[in-house]
Amino acid sequence: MEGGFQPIRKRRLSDEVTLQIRARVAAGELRPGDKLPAERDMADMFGVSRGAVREGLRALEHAGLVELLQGTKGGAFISDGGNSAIGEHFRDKYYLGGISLVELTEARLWLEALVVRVATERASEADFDALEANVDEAERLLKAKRYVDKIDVHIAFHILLAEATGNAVLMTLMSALMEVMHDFAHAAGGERHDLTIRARRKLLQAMRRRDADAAVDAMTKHLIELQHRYRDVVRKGIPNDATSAR
Amino acid sequence: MEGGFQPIRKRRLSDEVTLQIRARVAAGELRPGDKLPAERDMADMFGVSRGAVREGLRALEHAGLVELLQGTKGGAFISDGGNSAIGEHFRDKYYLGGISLVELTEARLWLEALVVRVATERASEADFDALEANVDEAERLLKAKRYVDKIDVHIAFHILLAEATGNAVLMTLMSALMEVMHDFAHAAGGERHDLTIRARRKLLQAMRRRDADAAVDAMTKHLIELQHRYRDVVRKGIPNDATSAR
DNA sequence: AACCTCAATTGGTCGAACCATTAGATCAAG
DNA sequence: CTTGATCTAATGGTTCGACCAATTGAGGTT
Repeated sequence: MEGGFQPIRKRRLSDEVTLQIRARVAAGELRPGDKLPAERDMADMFGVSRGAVREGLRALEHAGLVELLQGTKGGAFISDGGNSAIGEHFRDKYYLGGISLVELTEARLWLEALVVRVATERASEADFDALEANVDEAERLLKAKRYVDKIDVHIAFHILLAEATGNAVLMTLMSALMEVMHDFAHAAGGERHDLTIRARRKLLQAMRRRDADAAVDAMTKHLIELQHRYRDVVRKGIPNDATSAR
Repeated sequence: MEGGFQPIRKRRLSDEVTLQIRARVAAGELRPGDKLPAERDMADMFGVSRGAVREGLRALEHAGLVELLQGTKGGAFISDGGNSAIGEHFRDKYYLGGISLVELTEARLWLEALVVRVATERASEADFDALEANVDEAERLLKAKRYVDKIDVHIAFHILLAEATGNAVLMTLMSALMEVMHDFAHAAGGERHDLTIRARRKLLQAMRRRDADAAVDAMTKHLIELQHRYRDVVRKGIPNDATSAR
């Protein structure tokens, strides 16, 4: 039943370290850019070994909360928390079999439609300029036959779109999904046609007209095409980029 | 310009460890439940110190990829990757000031609407039963004046809803957002009225009719009310639960 | 059968030493 | 005066070896 016991949680020392630092951050005492004491000093202050402090710091580093720099004037600095941690998580889950490709693409489609809808409502001139510039860049790379480089520019487009919504949560989510898609896109290889570019010009036109339905439609159609490509890629072998990329 | 140099990435030994293990997972050689060799053995195999291996394992543990158990028959086991890592990330970002409460609630509203829409389409009888049971449980707790316990049941409702979509990505995202909301909900305290419960009965009715618009409407209205509560709470002081909960 | 005890295994912690990297100071050469 | 080499101190990165703590299971005791 409900009113039960709590599972006993024993904390490791390093977890205690992360908790205390997180608490300082949550309390507003530590702000991005601030520097933490040296590992050796913190070990003294906490009354634990340096190794324990290190493990705690490394955990925070992986979480994107601190950045560890070497050398004099180095140390642990509070960062603004990057987005890569979440992407990594999804990637792991995919490879673990916890989520399937269809779920991933399905969710992406929904999320992307949402982003387009909101962005169409809110995008500023500056946002449009950035998006336009991105497509131009992609076109330039296509003409230069730099197909692989083009992939990353195309991915950046989606991030820019999310930024145009002005909502940091959406940006984070989109960044995470794009990180996973990055694997598939590179496995599929750079496209040698301009379908994507044309689809985006059309999308931008609709957005400029503030025609959300048309914009969502353009994006959706294009994504569905892409998904067929990815599906074929996966059939031929699950991409395994874990060793190289980062 | 584009054709630039790559920033030199130097890897720490522990990162090398995580990479190799992740690669094994990505290649399908390691499946959830599998056990990794003992730290001491891995240290020998990798040719590094045990400390380096430990740091790598701890990183994977925090990412939810492995679970570390003590004692004989203990060791590092591949897990299915929990959802808490992402939630933690959002929480950090919030406290770091990277995302605001309005962005959070706004994104939640969008996501929740999406979930309701999809769930209305796809929910099975079993899903409805689970949702119904959840609301019953909440009502029981309300009558027993166990307001704090009720909070968690209410939160679980949203997770159940996401599960009804059958999409693991949505479940993960919702779990993450709920983890953040958990802080606010507990800071606001358990409600002593049955508005939430009534709203949910109404929502479930609409879903059973497969009336997505009505369902979304019910959910949205209720959430907006809640948001006003949270906003007031935050005005009185940012909740800082980092020290206690986990 | 129930319980205790002990040993083996494995993660958790410690401490001291040393290596590697970096920023800045100092100095030398041009 | 600029450029570059060299040294120095600070700090993270790594190693080793030891010991502690938790868990399991075997074996013995009651």
